[in-house]
Amino acid sequence: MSNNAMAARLAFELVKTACSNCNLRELCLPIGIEPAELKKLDELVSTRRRLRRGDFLYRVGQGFESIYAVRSGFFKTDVMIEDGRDQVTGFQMTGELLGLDGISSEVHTCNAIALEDSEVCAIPFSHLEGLSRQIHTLQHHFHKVMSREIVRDHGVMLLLGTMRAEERLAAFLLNLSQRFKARGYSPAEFNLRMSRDEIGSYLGLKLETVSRAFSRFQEDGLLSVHQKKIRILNTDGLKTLMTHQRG
Amino acid sequence: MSNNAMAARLAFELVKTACSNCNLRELCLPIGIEPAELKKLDELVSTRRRLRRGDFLYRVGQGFESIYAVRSGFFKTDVMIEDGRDQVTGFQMTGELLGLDGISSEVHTCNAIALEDSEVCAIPFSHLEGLSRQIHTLQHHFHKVMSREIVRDHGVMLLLGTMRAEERLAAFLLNLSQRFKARGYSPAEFNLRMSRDEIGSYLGLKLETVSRAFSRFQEDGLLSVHQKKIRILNTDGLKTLMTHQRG
DNA sequence: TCGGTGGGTTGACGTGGATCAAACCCGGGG
DNA sequence: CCCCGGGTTTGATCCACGTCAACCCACCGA
Repeated sequence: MSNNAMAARLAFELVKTACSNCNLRELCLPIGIEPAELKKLDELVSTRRRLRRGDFLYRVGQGFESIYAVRSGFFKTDVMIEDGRDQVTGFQMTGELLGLDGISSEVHTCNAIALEDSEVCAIPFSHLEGLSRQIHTLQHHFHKVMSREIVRDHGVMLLLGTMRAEERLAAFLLNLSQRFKARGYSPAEFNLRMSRDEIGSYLGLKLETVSRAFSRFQEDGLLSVHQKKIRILNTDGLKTLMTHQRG
Repeated sequence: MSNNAMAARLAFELVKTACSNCNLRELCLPIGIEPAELKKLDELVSTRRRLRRGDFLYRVGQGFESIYAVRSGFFKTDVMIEDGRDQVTGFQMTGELLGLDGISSEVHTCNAIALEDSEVCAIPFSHLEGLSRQIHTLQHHFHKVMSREIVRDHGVMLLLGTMRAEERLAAFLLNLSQRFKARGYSPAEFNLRMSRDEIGSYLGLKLETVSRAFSRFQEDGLLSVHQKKIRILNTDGLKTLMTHQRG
């Protein structure tokens, strides 16, 4: 490699860490921000952090000072109560935010765990608050992100409270599919990063039930399933199954 | 009533509408705000609104422009999907905020319905954003409130995903009890404002199951139940039932 | 090559809560 | 006073999912 090429490469590496050059702009916080403002934002995202599969990004009880934007990889969050019961509360992929739960009490109330090797941007929360006092659009966008999390949770509550097993799994797969699509990946074919057990925990089902539902979908020609590799063969079938099932 | 008394009464009625004189200060937004700032806040809460039992505070699809603080009364929020299934996502009492779901898409994503005659303060959201750019503590407090809502929802997800019927009801009653206590009411004796059906919807159970659980608790000496009047006889019993039930 | 290991599938069976149905309770109106 | 209606209770039955257990398969390290 020539000196020039090395220098260029180095410059790229440096620049690449900045929000202004991040290809997640549309998904993450800086949406709709003016170039001048974007520059300020770059200072906000001070730290990057790499995680290996299985690493904790943060744990229950750990002091809260940053939220995190997933730059690459895949996470799950879970909560637990004393007696050992726990529940996966969400799966986060590229461009999604982690850690909003910690704001309320200055302490994280759930665990965030990398399901594959991942990278996140740490956003010191006090900085974010400071900057969002200056930049209206940032402030408003952040509020929208928090609100969207609430709406998402309501959706999960609806799922857990009213849907039967196959409807839950269908809803889950359609949601994943859509999120992959929004990121430029195939909505029809993807790898699950999580185990049957983790899916079950998220959906309020036992892993055997999840497994059976997968088998059923495959029998019915809705999916092809090979371990974690999923291919959706009949999206509409999944949709009707999700909604029209019961009266 | 003398003229003086009437004038005093009138003045009181006027003054009473302001945040600075609201006895919900501790529960609602203005916590920890300086007197000077509290004055600005008073301008924020422009409108009061009275609702009769059964009235909608807002509906799904309605444009969002304000959040609401419950001044008195009792509300429920619910979401629904096309096929008619719906779910109660929460019950809100004095000092709690309603409408945070609407921020994300500028449109309300759930219905808010008064379960008894109620009164709310409407807080225009753009004003709130404006003011929270000036008052750090307000900004931070608002973020905490949103975050707390997320944490609460995670708790409900845990309940819906992992608990059995009686555990759910115990958790629900203990939560209500605590919230009444925080408002200076008896934690041991209170009236349910909602029907068995609404409790069931919130807890992901059928009303018959809720009713049976109430009967069971009464047989076991944990509660006395007379229609909507609940008296908790054994708080610890409820707590152990909630957690220790299963391995 | 082999055994070990951990996740996944499948089957047989049990059960908690849904469903269906009847009776009850209480408040309100004629 | 009775009747009516909505919310609630209670009982009988059903079924979706959990539980328990065996087995399979992919992967891995020896």
